[in-house]
Amino acid sequence: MTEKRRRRLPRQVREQQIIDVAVQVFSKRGYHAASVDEIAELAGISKPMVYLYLESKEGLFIACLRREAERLVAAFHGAAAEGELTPELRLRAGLRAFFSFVSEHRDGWVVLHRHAAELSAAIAAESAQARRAVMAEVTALVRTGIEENDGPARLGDEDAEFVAHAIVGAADALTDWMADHPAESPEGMTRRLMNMVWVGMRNVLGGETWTPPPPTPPPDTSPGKG
Amino acid sequence: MTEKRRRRLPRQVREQQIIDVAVQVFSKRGYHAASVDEIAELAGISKPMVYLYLESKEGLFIACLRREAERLVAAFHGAAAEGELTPELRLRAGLRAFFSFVSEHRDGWVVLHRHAAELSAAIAAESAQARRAVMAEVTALVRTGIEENDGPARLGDEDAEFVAHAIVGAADALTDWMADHPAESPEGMTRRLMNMVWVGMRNVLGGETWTPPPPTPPPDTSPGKG
Amino acid sequence: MTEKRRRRLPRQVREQQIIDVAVQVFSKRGYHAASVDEIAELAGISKPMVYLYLESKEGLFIACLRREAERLVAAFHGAAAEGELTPELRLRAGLRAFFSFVSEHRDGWVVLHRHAAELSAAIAAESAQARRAVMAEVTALVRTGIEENDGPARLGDEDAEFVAHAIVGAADALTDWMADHPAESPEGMTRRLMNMVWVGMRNVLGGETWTPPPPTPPPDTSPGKG
Amino acid sequence: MTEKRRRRLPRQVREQQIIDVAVQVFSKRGYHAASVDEIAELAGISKPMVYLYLESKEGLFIACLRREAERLVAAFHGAAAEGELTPELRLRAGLRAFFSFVSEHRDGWVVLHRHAAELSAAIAAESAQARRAVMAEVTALVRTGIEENDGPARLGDEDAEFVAHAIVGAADALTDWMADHPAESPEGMTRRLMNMVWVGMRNVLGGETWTPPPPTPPPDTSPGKG
DNA sequence: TATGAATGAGTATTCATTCAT
DNA sequence: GATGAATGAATACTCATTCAT
Repeated sequence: MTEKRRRRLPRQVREQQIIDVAVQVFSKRGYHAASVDEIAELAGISKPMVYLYLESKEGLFIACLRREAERLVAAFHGAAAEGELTPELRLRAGLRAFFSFVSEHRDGWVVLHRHAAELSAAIAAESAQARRAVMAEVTALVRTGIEENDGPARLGDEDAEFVAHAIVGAADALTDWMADHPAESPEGMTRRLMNMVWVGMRNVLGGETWTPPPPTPPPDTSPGKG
Repeated sequence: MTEKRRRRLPRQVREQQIIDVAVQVFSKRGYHAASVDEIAELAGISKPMVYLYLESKEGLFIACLRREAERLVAAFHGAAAEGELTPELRLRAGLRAFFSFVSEHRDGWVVLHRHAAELSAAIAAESAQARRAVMAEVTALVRTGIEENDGPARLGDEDAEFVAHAIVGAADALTDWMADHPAESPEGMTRRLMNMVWVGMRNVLGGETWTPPPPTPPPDTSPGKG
Repeated sequence: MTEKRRRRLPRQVREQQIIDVAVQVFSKRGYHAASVDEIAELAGISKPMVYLYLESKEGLFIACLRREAERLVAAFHGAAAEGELTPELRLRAGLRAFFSFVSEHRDGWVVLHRHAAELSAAIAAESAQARRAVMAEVTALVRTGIEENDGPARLGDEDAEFVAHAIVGAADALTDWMADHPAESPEGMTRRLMNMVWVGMRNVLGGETWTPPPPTPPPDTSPGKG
Repeated sequence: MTEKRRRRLPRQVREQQIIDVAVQVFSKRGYHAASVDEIAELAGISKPMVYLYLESKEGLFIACLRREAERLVAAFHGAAAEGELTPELRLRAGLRAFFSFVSEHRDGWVVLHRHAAELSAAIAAESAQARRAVMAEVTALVRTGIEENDGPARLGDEDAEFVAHAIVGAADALTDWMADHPAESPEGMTRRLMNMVWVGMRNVLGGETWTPPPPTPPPDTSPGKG
């Protein structure tokens, strides 16, 4: 469908085309090494169009961040809306959505945000906000998971956020592992990570000086974790 | 200690001075936004000296990565060498070392490597290698932890690496959380993270289609997951 | 009067609207810093219309120069046509017209022409011609003034032009002074300037080596101070 | 002396070379049309040197304004320092200095400042300050001229400034006339302008509603203008 | 050992101008 | 009559890197 090149297209369409290309280029090269020239050329248009629609290189990057964040959050909501009942299944669905998204849009989320740190205040702010939005989703899943099992507020907000950070960070890093193990499916990733964190999640107790029980409860009796 | 400035110093000393400054500047600004000019000025020498000693900007960055990685690995070894007995305590000591190191050298590890992704092949390689070194330390701790508890080889190398990635990723991300909670000590961070992952670590079973037990085994009966 | 915006208007009206806006924008920003975009937007039309009617940015600027020059010359003529009798009164009326015009259209004359210097040959030519037109008016007033008082041709064309340049230059510069003294009226400006130049005007003798008389004839005693 | 090109020169020298060229280019092309590329090339160096020494195009232009203003003010002082006795001779010397300077550095003063109007705030400020410095010189000359003849303070500060603006404006504009009459010497210009303004200068009376005496007082009687 | 002087190569950004509708 | 879409060409500015001393 790449007709004679450079058809006149309505603004919205062109804007999306540009952002599509920009996400790829920014991800491959990094913010600074990416040149607007290259983005424009790959998008099949001239540089002034990029500036007309996206204002600046920074604006373009922010648009990328924003759109990918929206997509990821949408994926989360889609997963949650599937009517899962138990908290565990909801968290599982969320993680599965994350790994699925990432395995298809690795550029869009992990890479983009790894770069965002070193950039302008505006970009850092946008990235932080996007991460907070995702983190909030995870925190919510985590909190309901904990509460439903242990009664309300056994773990405070701080604890839930700690867990959410840990899970999101683990998932982020596991995208690297996943890249080295192409056979692994998002479902497999999800299962493994769930296995690893679900049992221990609610052991995270903030201020209290809590020493863990004998690390592996003798598998037969298991009087609970106290 | 502010000598007359620019004393003639032996090469090694100068080199360390330069790297010290470079780590700070790279961390604050990012690789591209950092200018050799600034680094040279802060180091109190002229640009040609930087090039004489470190060859290029890339070489300088690699030197930074290498030195910080060495320091972190040393911290790990130092912790492990303290003669801990049980695997849990060894992993705990390692994590504590990590969080201690990071809380004092945040620039040196997390930030540097977050930037490394977008850079040249040489840098990416160095960064990957450094991460692998650290990951290997953690993997070793994880594997002994698992083995000692569950018998040898219950979890394969792949599983141990999965766990290591998850833990390192979680720890990385938790440095952000720690930055928002200045009151939290490395010990606190370690305890929380250990609580969270230690119990579940060995639930990570790669290929097997394993479905977790009822998420929270009714604390009294719990016939184990078998 | 805010019609539905962008009514279809006959060419002449649109053209005047555009020029009105352009004079303001060119004056505020200068030729280069003014953008056709801004002018079009302020005029409430699209850029292609500007090009359809005025050909180019240069053409637009020239149109501005031309119209403002016509207005100023018209003001001169209007003043002269009021049937003043003596040459002094005619010059006075001309200057008053100038200052009045300027105090209301400062943008239109002084500013536009100060910018014209740095621009294209075509613009410089148009500006020079406009200035010559005004200069001719003043020269004429000056010459009749001189002749009537001192007999014909005591001062040649050259001298009259000299005086005209001096007067127009003084008047131009005095617009700055006027801007700093908002209380001053065009009439006041005119009176002051006339007082200053009228007496000396005909002392301007070109080639002759003429030494002024004792500058101020000792009014009577004047022990002076030096 | 244009040796093998691009000798290593100390900063100060290079800086002056750059400014020399910049004055010419800015004057010929105007601020916006002048390109830093052209200036660098004509100065026989590369662009980065321009930026290293002068910071920015704006900074370069300001440096030009400043240096030319200093030169002109110096010319004024030189003229005044020649030990002229009477106020008239001092004003005459000042104007002669001005016309001499301009006939040799036309670019430096008149043209530069005509452009300055449309430029950035910083430039406008620098230009205004330079003009004020020159204006202050002229105002001082004017005031002593007036005072000496008519007793102290017959004309207030405002009046003296009015006269100074008029004279400087006239002189500015007369540079155009002078450009059209190459035979005219600075001395001739000075004589003509002095003849024209010296007699009338002190007729400038601000607030009073003063109607001029019979325009040309019969040169013999005229016991002063009352 | 140490540096001031110098630059080649590259990048973001802007603008006057035109085409297709 | 009127415009949204599109661009070629130019320009200010930066930076890693190297000489000459």
